[in-house]
Amino acid sequence: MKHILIIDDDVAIGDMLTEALTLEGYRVSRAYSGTEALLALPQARPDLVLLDLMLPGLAGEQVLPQIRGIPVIVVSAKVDVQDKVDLLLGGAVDYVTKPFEIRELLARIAVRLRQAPAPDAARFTFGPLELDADTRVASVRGAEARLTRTECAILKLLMLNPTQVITKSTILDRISLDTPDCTESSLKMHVSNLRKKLRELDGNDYIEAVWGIGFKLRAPE
Amino acid sequence: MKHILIIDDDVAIGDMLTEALTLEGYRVSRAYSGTEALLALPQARPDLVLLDLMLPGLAGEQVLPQIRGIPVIVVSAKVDVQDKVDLLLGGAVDYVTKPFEIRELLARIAVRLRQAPAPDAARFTFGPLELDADTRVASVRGAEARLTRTECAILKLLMLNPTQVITKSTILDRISLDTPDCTESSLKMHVSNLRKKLRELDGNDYIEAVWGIGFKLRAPE
DNA sequence: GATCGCTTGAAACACATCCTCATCATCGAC
DNA sequence: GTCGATGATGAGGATGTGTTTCAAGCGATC
Repeated sequence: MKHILIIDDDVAIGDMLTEALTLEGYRVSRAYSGTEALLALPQARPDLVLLDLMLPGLAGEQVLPQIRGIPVIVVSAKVDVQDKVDLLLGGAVDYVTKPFEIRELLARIAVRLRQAPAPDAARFTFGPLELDADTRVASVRGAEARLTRTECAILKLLMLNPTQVITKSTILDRISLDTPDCTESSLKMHVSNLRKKLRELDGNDYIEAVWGIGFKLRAPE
Repeated sequence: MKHILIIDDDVAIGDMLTEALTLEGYRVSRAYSGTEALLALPQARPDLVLLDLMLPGLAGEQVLPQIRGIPVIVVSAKVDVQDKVDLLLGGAVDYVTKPFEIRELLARIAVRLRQAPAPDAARFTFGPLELDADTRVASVRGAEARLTRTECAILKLLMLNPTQVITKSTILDRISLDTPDCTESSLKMHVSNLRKKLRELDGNDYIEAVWGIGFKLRAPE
């Protein structure tokens, strides 16, 4: 289930958003000031943030640059073009002006959530499969598996490019920061172990081998 | 240099956009109708598409679902919320209403381009037939077939020169990097297997034998 | 220092791919 | 139409790749 954090001090708008988002099947958290938002972010780990600009404590413009790896949609009454441009170029993925049509906002949220996650994000999803790269826990519908550092790096790389085939040399290059001496034969081991752990979650084999090239994520039927 | 395709029949707006985008350092292509856009897309392979809705020939709503793997920003005078929602959920990454502020549009383009990872450049199309040389998957209207390395190399060579006849010796030369021991007799094998796989997609035989010379792609009726 | 977990390496096995050979079908020339 | 040559298809075997299991090295923790 996708998790959305609403950062807005306007209780009426926040309540309305919460109700609409919950109906859509999202999990919702709230923060009512900029400072509270910064405190809540590491705990909540949302998949997307709705950020108001005029906040008590710390303005939204100050909060935005501190959010890394999570897409932020700015929801504000400011209509000035320069504000929009600054915020979009400053890291926001979208900008919606109040008053807004809730259906349009929901559509824009859906667009952002279906797009590829940022490389420095800590949480990834691929169908029912979820990965927390910080705690190195992979899970499917509640069933969890602890991954080793290398396994987590491989799975993260695959989940960052869910449609592409990742060559073995690419994997070796990209995970060499963690374990420099990893060779192709040991890579087989890690993939094998990773597969085994994922298979124990729900019986599906999420990793597909592309013969002579590398590996690729595969969605279960 | 990033490449942007403008699909709009309004010459004034298109010219204005072209000028602004060129100043920003983008390379710009134009298409003035939906049908022209579909023809231009496989050739131009842009990084991003600006799509108007009211187009002669084929409406933008019909063009959008045929664009795969390239982010599309819809630029339209339609302000109805249902239109926006349909298009956003139908694959567009953003929706900007005319008249628009050029600076905001530029910012939104920059956001989409910074999010877009490397568009896989290894895709080829020939009529309804598509080939992804990275994943080695050939597909026709959703039906997919996995190809071997040599089969993929042969099909790629044919699709790179869709109008020409490719001699067998040419094929042997060009795929010798992948499979050095391929002889003329084994080439028959691969073409045969390739034909069989493609035939299972939609029943058509895309590969035509030119007697005494070589092979050539053939479009189904 | 012993234990545990992670990583690495080699070997066995299974399997996809590719080539060779044989057979049948098709085309062109006479 | 017949014949020779070329193209197409199928089966079998050799090669390489992928997967798994087992064992050993290494570092961290207790």
